Amino acid sequence: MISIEERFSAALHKTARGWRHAIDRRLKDLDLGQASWMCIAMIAKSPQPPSQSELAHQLGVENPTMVSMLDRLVKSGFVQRQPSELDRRVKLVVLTDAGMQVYETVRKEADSFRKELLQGIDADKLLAATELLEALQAATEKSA
Amino acid sequence: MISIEERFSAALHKTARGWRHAIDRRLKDLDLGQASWMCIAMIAKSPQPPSQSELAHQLGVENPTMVSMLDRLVKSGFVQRQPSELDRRVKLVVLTDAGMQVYETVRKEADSFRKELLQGIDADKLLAATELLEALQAATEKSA
DNA sequence: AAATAATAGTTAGACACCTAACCATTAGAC
DNA sequence: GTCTAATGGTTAGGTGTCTAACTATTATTT
Repeated sequence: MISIEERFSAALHKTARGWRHAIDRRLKDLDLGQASWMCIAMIAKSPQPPSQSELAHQLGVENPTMVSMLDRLVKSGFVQRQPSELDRRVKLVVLTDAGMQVYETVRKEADSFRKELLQGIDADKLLAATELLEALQAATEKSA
Repeated sequence: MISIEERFSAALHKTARGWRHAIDRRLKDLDLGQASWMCIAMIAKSPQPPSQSELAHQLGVENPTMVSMLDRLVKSGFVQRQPSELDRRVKLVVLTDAGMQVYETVRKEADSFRKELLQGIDADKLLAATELLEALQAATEKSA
């Protein structure tokens, strides 16, 4: 007999994986993985051009991951590295015009997928589940 | 203003990621990633030695992923490939003694982590969230 | 002011995942 | 029975992630 804890754990991981794959399928025309467009979206939503470290922290990845990600995105022509004038260690990340166009496409697709998938869900249950997940998220991060 | 759908989506992905990382940290003494011990656990729980394709399907990964995973696990001495006598295409995957010992360690750690993280959670809410996630999981898989 | 700490970014090497293309074998169609 | 389909496994090449060790720059300590 499988416990409710095991069921929850399995459902959590499989849902996250399925969601990721579904969005990847929708965006495959762009030839960008989920991590790439998440990165582009995060830059687009920043009020100021973020540094590489800020970006890494917001996306929950380590610095070297951000370095190679940006290497790819620079090579693809979606972002640029700008040396900061205030601190010569820092490089600020900005979107190119092509990057901004990608963001518009991505935003529309991600919005519509989210709404489509969650449309039939009861609002109260969705809120309760969200709060539960947010509590668990905080707990996992605390034990870091 | 951020919508509840966006909040849910972000919480889902961050919780799954945090959970994965927390378990990785607990098991780092074993020098095995999450995918590796999941694989070992799946073999251990199989009534019959599974083929590589069966294993890949159960873990939700593609065949080539399973090939390289098994290459590593064979090299580490935790599993063996056994040619099937019924179908010469098939290779059955079996645990070595070392692999079974690893499974015991992993099972204990994963169980205790799950219980620890979920202990304070209201049982009804956990069940409701699980059912919601399972419904979403089915929906994402259907749109494959 | 000089020695030391901390921070931003990078490089190197490994793990985990994917798709596309391929080989060997079995199963099905005719 | 042979030709073709489908299946199990592999190889090749690319994305995304990590840790550990490094360089350059800035901040702190004394």
